[in-house]
Formats: sequence, C-alpha cells, structure tokens
Amino acid sequence: MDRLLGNIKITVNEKTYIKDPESSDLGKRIVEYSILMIDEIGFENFTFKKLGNQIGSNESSIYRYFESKQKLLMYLSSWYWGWLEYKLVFATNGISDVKEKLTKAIEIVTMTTVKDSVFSHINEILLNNIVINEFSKSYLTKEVDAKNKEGYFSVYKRLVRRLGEMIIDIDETYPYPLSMASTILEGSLHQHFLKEHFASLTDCHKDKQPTKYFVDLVFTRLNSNSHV
Amino acid sequence: MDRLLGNIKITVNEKTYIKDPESSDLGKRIVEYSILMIDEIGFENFTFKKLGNQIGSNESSIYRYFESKQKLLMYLSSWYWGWLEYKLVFATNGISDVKEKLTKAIEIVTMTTVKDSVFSHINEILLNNIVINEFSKSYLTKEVDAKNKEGYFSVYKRLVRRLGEMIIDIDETYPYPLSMASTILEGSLHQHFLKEHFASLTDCHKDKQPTKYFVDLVFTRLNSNSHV
DNA sequence: CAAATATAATAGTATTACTATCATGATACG
DNA sequence: CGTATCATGATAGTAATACTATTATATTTG
Repeated sequence: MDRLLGNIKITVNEKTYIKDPESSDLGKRIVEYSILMIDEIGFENFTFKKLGNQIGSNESSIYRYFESKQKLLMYLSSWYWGWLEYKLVFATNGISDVKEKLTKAIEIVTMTTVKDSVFSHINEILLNNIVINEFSKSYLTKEVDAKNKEGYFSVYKRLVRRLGEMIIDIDETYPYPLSMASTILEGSLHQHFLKEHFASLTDCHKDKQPTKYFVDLVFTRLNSNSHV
Repeated sequence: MDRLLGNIKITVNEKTYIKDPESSDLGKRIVEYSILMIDEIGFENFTFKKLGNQIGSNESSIYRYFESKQKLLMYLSSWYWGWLEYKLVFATNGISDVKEKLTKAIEIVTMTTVKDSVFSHINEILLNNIVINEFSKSYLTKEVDAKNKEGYFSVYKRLVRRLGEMIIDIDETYPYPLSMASTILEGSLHQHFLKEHFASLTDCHKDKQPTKYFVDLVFTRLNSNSHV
C-alpha cells in the first residue's frame, strides 16, 4: 500500500494533544522518539525529561504538545488503531464473499506488523509492540469511564464493531458477535505477548501464528449449526 | 465448600513477601485492607502511606511485609490464582467424563465470584475485581522475564496448563490447546471488564455471562471434525 | 521592524516510593 | 523476674516523578 497512502493522514481524537504533533517538526520528533523510547524502556520508565534529552529538546516544550504521558500513550494507540482500521477497510472493501472478507480482516488485525513506513516518523512495527505491551494500561484505570465518554477509545471501538458486523454477516444467529470480535482483537495482542514472554502458555510461534489460531476458531464456530 | 476449607492455606510464592502476612495480625490487616483500597481507588492511586493511615499503622511497618506495592499485587494475584486452582481441582476431581469436566472447569474460571468467605480477611469478590482490573499490570512490564524466571507466575501458568490438558483430553488432535486455555482465562477477565466499562463491545451482560460464550465457543471447536 | 509565536532554560511543588535510624512496647526464655 | 529479642511505630531523609510557572531567547509573520 506504499504508494497509495502518500497523502493520507490518520486522524486522532484532538483531546489527546494540546498542539497537533503533526503540525511541526518538533511534534513529529516527539512522536517518533517517544515510540522508540517507550518500546525500549517501557511506558513506566519513560518520562518527558528523558525524551527531551533524547531529542535535544526541553521537557517543558514537550508539555506544549501533550498534557501528560498518559495522553501521549492515548495518542499513539489511537493512531495505531486508526491506521489498522484504515488497512482493514482498504483491504476488505472490494471483497463480496463474506467469509473471505472476515478471513482477510482477521489476518489484518491479528498479524504482526512487518514493515509499512508510509509515515516516515512513525515506526509501525515498534508501535505494534507498544500496543501489545502498553495499550491495556490506557483503559485499566479508574478514569476509564470518563475517558471513554470523552471519546478516547472511539476508533478502537469502531474497529471492534466493524469486525462484529462481519461476523454477523456470516451468521446472523450467532449470539456473541461482539464478544468474538473483542476476543479476536484483545486475544491476539495477548497471544503475541505470550509468544514473547510465556511461550509455554501458547501454541503460537514462528510457523504457527495467532492468525491461524483465530481463523480456525472463529470459522469452526460460524460454520457450525449449533444454535445455543 | 465452606466447611471443607477450614484448615486450608493457599500458598503463595515466598518471594512476593518479606514476612508472611498470614503470620500476624498486622499482616492480615495489610492484606485485608489493601484489597479494599486497591478495589476502591485503583492500583495507581494506592500507596503504602494511605494504607497505613487506613489501618492505623505505619508505612514503615508495611514495608516490613512487602518490599513494594508491585510485590503486594503479585502476592494478591498469586493468592487469587492459587485459590481458583484449588476450586478448580476440587470441583473437577471426581468427574470422569472429559467434556463434563472441561465444562465445569470453564465455569469455575470464567464465572464471577459470588461469595466465598472462607478466609475471613480476604474478600474474594473484590479480589476478583482487582484481578480483572490490575493483574495485567503485573506482567506488562519490562521486568516480566526476570519475574517469570523467579517463579512469580507459576500458579497462573499451572492453571493455564491444567485447562490445556483438559482440552487435549477431549481432542488430542486440536493444535491450539494452550492458546485456547490462555484465551479462556485472559479473555474471560477481558469480557468481564468490557461488561462493566465497554458494554457496547461485548454481548455479555446479566443473563448472558462470559461462561456461556466460552463454553459454546470451545465445545463447538472441540466437537468439530475440522483438522486444520 | 515590531509583534506574535515557538521553543528553551530554569526553578519550584507536591507526591511517590522508598531507606535508614531510633524509640517503644510486647513477648519469650532462662 | 529481668533481660534480650522482636514487632511495630515515629520521624526524617532521598532521589525521582509528573508536573506548573516564569522568564528568556530565537524564529516567523504581517
């Protein structure tokens, strides 16, 4: 999809930032290096001060763009989900066969990012790692409901619902399309994490990726006639 | 199971604590009130100082029992998984029918805790909430591999493997028993979370609990003849 | 060229997650 | 019974965090 995306910009909820990081050079460097740093040292150890040092800028300047590191994480993950949604819609758009369509969709959302540097300052592979390791932390807080009301998770939610609709398109009698959709998304992140850190808790590894596991599980259920 | 557990003690990896909280009155109060507080204000906002105030004790005294709040969270979640494992083994032990056995197992691990105060100072219902909301934070860190090596997750891992074995017992040709087991455990926590905070991303609610969703999904797959 | 704007530098604050030290009160044991 | 040991408490201190506020300087724009 390299060529095609040349003039696309992924839109992110404006509340995640004070000043749009896409609007300046410093902003882009903040995003670029925050991805590198969070991937490297983890979200807990990541601070705006360290980031400032890394990019030869000042802590206080970073605060002009992002209110807090939580909001920056929101920005990054929203960007990721928006980007994934774009890839999903783009790849499944022309497909009329509903099963083929869902298969493609599952492939897109469960696959590890390989290389896709259309957005020069965003390393999608590392961003994928960050989502695997840190995304849960953006909603596992006491502020979820407030954040949710303000729309911080809307892209992610839309993605789950899109998947859910594709599931319904295959079997409108299946009683758990949304749970299945959310299981695919979240479960895939989890399987990727296990692959890296708890290999004894997953059957997924190099040749046997989460994608296959989920495609098998989902289609066995949707092709079955069991109406529970 | 009330009567039967009277003299049972759930064993937790000794590395999680400095001094066994079960060994003293203060220790038990620390555990009891940390559960109440973490549930109420969330792990991020929870501090040993606040806990000290709550129980009329001193911050420094709490540090005699737990090295850090991370370790306390480890202690609490290990206790929870140990307790769940006990319930699982206890409830499935006599069952010879493999399908009935797995059904029972899924029920145990995916169901919300109702009331089970055999351990007077531990509120299992709130602890269940804590596991839903905070457990991921104990492994989504840069220290996972080190912590894992030291055995902090052994009970949880054993639980996943037990489930995995029950799956194999039903269909030894199924290629993803461990992934299915880990999906049940983690996915169930996730569905419970969604129920509370993102109702639009799940089909689970009062009458339609995660248990049913997982039993249906798992057995449709294991009863099928599709060998992928 | 002046005004506005972006960034940098510096300082300061409350809180956190501890560590260290010393005091006190309870208990155990010889 | 007296003393040593141990558990707990009180206080102080530290480095780091997650910011806010203020002022200075450099850059852009009108």
